[in-house]
Amino acid sequence: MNLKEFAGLLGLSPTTVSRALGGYPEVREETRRRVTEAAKRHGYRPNRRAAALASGRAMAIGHVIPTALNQEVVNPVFADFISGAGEVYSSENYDLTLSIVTDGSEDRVYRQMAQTRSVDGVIVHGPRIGDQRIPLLQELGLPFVVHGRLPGEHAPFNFVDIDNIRAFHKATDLLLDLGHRRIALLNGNLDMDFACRRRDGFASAMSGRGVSVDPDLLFAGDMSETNGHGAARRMLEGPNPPTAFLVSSLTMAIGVRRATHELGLRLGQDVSLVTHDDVLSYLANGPQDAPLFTATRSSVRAAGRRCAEILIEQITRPGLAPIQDIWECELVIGASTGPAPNA
Amino acid sequence: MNLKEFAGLLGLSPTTVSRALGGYPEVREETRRRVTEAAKRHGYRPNRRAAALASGRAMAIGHVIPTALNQEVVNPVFADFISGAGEVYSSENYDLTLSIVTDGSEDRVYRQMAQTRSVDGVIVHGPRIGDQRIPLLQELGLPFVVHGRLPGEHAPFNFVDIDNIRAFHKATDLLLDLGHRRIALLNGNLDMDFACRRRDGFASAMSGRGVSVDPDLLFAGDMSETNGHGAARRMLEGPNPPTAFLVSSLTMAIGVRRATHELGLRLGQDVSLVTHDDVLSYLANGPQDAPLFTATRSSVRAAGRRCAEILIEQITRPGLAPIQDIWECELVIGASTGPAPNA
DNA sequence: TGGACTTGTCAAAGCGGTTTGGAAAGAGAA
DNA sequence: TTCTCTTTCCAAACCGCTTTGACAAGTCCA
Repeated sequence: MNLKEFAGLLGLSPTTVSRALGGYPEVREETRRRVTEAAKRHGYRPNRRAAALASGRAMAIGHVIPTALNQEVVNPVFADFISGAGEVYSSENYDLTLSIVTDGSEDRVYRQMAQTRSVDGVIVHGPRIGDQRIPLLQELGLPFVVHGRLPGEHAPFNFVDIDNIRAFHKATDLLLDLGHRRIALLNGNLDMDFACRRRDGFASAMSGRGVSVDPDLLFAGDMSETNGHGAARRMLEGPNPPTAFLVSSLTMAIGVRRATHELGLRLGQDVSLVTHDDVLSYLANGPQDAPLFTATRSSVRAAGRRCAEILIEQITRPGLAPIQDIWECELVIGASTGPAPNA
Repeated sequence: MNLKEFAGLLGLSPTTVSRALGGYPEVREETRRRVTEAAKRHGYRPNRRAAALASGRAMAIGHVIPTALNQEVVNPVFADFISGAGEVYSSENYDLTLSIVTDGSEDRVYRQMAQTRSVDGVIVHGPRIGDQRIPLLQELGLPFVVHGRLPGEHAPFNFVDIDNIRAFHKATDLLLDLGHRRIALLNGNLDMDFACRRRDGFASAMSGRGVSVDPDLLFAGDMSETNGHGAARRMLEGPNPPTAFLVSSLTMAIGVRRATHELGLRLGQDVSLVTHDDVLSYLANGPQDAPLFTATRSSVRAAGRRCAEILIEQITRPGLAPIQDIWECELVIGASTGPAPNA
């Protein structure tokens, strides 16, 4: 059923029907009621593509997920983020188009999106230091929201991020307060902005107490279980092992736990661990009331929701000043931290 | 730049340009070359929506992800699956539109997709026993491929699935061969087809050796770390603990591992464990050469790729017989299995 | 040389909406 | 009564592409 047929059914012109459905003021209230009701009864819905073509609004948001060519790690955080965003989209009647793109060819995708106006805006995932995508999107004039941000505080674009510096500063303080001095940092790749900030938060907390950072206790790389395990194992078996770990993801923390178990060490007693927890739906940090790991916590699903809201806001009201949300992480105390062994 | 302008630039009619770009045979090879080259140089790309509208093909595939209303667990498998499918889509020039839908309101989404023809086909994720989506899609005449399948072998629809029965039969046999008799099964929710099949494979292997299944050693539920831990812990502390676990996901297996460690048991010695491994990119089963867990293995990313291929095949060649792929799982021996303690 | 076939190109009619620029009808004012 | 506004609706022009049917030019064969 198309508009013309449906309008014929009602004895109205397509124009009037379109306006009634679109909420325009030029139709009588009674007419509108008649139209919307008939639409429901006959199951009429305007064709998305036709509407998009005619109006210029795509009613769609693009998510571009970069994936490394070599060993494609899809950021697991992504599933939760997108499900948060998806809630907003469906309630606002936007579609979500997803592109999986191998690193580097993102340009092409963005350009195409902008050119064919196939989306009204995009979400930028996993921003990297010196990320080319952001200037590109600005140049293209395509509204966007970044999940995360870039170094240098005040670039004028929308983003939602957590206060990584503060979170890791607080986490480090916690460990320092417990008497730990040899603290290892297992971080994400340092070409990611969040990893740099976490490192900075860690470093400033350490130097704030006059404790030096041992470069041997720093790891930066893919935040996989295997890497967490490998790094922890190496450090713990080294000549001067850490008494505590500060870890950037729960997955990695699980690897650390494996390493400590293999070496007969007990978490929270022999070795302490604080991790960041994205509150992924399928990888809970233990039961609600008794967190497994002490953790800095912020829901990535909530971030997804917020990003979506901001983007739609920016799309519907062009010219709005950039919205920059920086969220505080909660610090939850779990079973993985305790006083330093020889404190 | 639109088609008319671009065609004007070349001194050709829009028709010819469209045909040249579309690969139709009615244009001279030289003309086609001239057109494609100019398109590249000027960065001309046909507007997707306009093309879709005119041709009736949406050039888009829909993925509908159900998410439970209560505590929305987004299947973590999904990220990898979709990245596999995404590869195919981008190489075949299809878009991927994603809908996150709360359980139950899927009908509406599918109907809308069919009605507005906003996608050419859909992928069905996480089929449940008696899933209403499949008859609905058949009724709507929308091409679809199911990742997984339904009970009752030969329903005529496309699917890609692993041979769950065989995989878990083999895994059980392995444990039985090692002398285990008290084997626990930690499974997914039994309203999922794959969980039933795995249970059947397990049960038939057990009864094939005359070993009875203890209902106290059966768990079925969300395949989370927490559930794996809880179930294992409960069973291991019970009066008649299992000597081996057969587990439906790596995440859950990690929970089991935690439980065994807490109780001072060593995996592969005091307790054995075989898990299914979806080869998720961010949750590797240890290093390549030394798997952590003994596992039945099948890449969900590969499944995503294959589903996408099949769907596109069905879309471009309507009337094709249903394609039903059933994949054999590999059984990889890791460090988590060993002879039964008192064997 | 002329008719039948190809081949390469084009004009124009959609696809299913939105939106602009009226027009008819009714209300109020002069 | 006539004129000017509103209000409510409509006809028609797009949006940018695909595709059908027609046509000119070229090829082949009789």
